[in-house]
Amino acid sequence: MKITEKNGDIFVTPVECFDLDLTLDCGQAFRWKKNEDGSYTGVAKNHPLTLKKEGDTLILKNTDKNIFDTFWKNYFDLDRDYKKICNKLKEDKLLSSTIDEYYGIRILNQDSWEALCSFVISQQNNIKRIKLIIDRLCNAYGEDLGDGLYSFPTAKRLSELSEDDFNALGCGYRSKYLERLSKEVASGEIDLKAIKKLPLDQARKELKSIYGVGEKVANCALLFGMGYYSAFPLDVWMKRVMEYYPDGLPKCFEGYEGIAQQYLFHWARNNL
DNA sequence: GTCCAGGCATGCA
DNA sequence: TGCATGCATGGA
Repeated sequence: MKITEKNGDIFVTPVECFDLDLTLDCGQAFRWKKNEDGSYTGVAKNHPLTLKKEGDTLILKNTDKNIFDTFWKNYFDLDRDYKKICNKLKEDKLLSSTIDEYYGIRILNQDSWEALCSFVISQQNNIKRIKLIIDRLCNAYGEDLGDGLYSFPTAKRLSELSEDDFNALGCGYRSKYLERLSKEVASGEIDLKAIKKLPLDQARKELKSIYGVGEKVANCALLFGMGYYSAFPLDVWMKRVMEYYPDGLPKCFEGYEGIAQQYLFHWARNNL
């Protein structure tokens, strides 16, 4: 993987198995917006970015080499060999055809607080409306990064809100969950960094003890915000997919159940 | 108007 | 342990 800088843009090549549409708009992250030229603009942590792909070259605009090295490279999981993982997953028949059709889904290493908070909002909600609510939340309480971009608000900032404030954003019955979650993370009562160091089962147990966090939301936070690639979130779509696996998950998913899940989730939404 | 969405807490058996 | 029910709201 070669990294060069030209006119302030970062060029990374070759980048295999990375389809921007499939990865940035597949329901794991809610803050990437597609531009007219096919590029995407979004924010993670306090870093704005516009991202484009030409062939197997990834082009990052509005950032710098240092932020790429210390942040985006990990965020996009660029050091992981997805090609190899996909080849393994393709030992499963359904995934074989699915990966052929939708090749290029990666797991983004999102911030644990943002992921947990986002997936509390996601429950019993559709992706379009999840994006709408998170957009309002960031615009109202995030840090202004210029160009109409805002960071995801910190737990500390959201801990100042009341249930009514969350209601005003359209969070509905999840408002009470968000109020408590924000206050408990801000106070340190919930320590996401500590949870992230635990083995999967223990980390999941800790997350499920949080008010408003059940099995599904916990698994999403683990997979998308804490680097647990074996977490396997079961939402309404995935429960339909599970009819194809009456004997449980195949052996070839082992270690990367979460990546398999993302392909199956995408397949389900397009085919079931 | 009805139905549904990346579910959860609660009460009850 | 498992199952039924209520829950907010915008889009189809």
